[in-house]
Amino acid sequence: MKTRSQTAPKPLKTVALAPRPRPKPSGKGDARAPKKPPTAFFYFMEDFRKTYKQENPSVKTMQEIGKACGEKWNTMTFEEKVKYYDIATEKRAEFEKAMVEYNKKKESGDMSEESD
DNA sequence: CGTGTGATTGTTGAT
DNA sequence: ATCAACAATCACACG
Repeated sequence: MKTRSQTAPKPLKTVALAPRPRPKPSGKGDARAPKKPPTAFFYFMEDFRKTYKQENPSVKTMQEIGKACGEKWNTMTFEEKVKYYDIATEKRAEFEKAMVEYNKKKESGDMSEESD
């Protein structure tokens, strides 16, 4: 039963192909657009973050924790990660559903209608 | 007082 | 099929 097989871990290039113009979070954006659910990595981070703080109360910035998370994540085995993948999978399903309603709402005529 | 920045990987939408 | 940007977290610095 190889469920979905783990597929060989291929290094995504995703190199710096383009600049990252980040819009300001404070500004309003498409509130109607469903936000992307946190990935398994983030769920792992929730647990890792607490543990890391306990063993490293001196570290506060997520920058260092993030690095530690990534490093640990790479050392984790699929079985250990699958646990978090499972959680993320459920969220993805919900997100996908939200996307359907989002598209539906868009057709509703909410896209051209600029209330306000 | 308010917000952007810093790093991590995964996921998804668009072309 | 491949690219590109965004998802959360927390403390700090600047105007």
